[in-house]
Amino acid sequence: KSYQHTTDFRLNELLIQKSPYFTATGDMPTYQIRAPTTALPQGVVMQLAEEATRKRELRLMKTGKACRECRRKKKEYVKCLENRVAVLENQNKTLIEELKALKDLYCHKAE
DNA sequence: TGAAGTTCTCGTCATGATGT
DNA sequence: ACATCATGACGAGAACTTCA
Repeated sequence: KSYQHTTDFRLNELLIQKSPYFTATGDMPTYQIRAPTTALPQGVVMQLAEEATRKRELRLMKTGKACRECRRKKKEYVKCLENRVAVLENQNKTLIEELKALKDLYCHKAE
């Protein structure tokens, strides 16, 4: 199922963004109603647009929050992997040294 | 020192997965 | 069937680096 079949998409279709960026004064983006092509009464169109705007803002807020959380988890995961790499590198180093020592010991015994 | 290039951060969109 | 969530992809702007 594609995004274009969702309710959100259909509601968004009612809107066009006046400015893609937040206004200099406030934090809210501004929208306007797409030129009405249907025979719907103006009041209904307004209501639909308000509903669409509200839903859109809510969805964007939720997505933004989810995204921040997702990035935080990803960072944490990467940090864990990096720690693990460091631990394994240390272990590897220790084992190499141990092997070297055992080899030396073995050589001296053989003499 | 400032223009150009690079990296980082954030918001948004699109989509698959999962829940109801 | 539809809603919701998690996350990859993308673009824009900020912050940082490099170099003439």
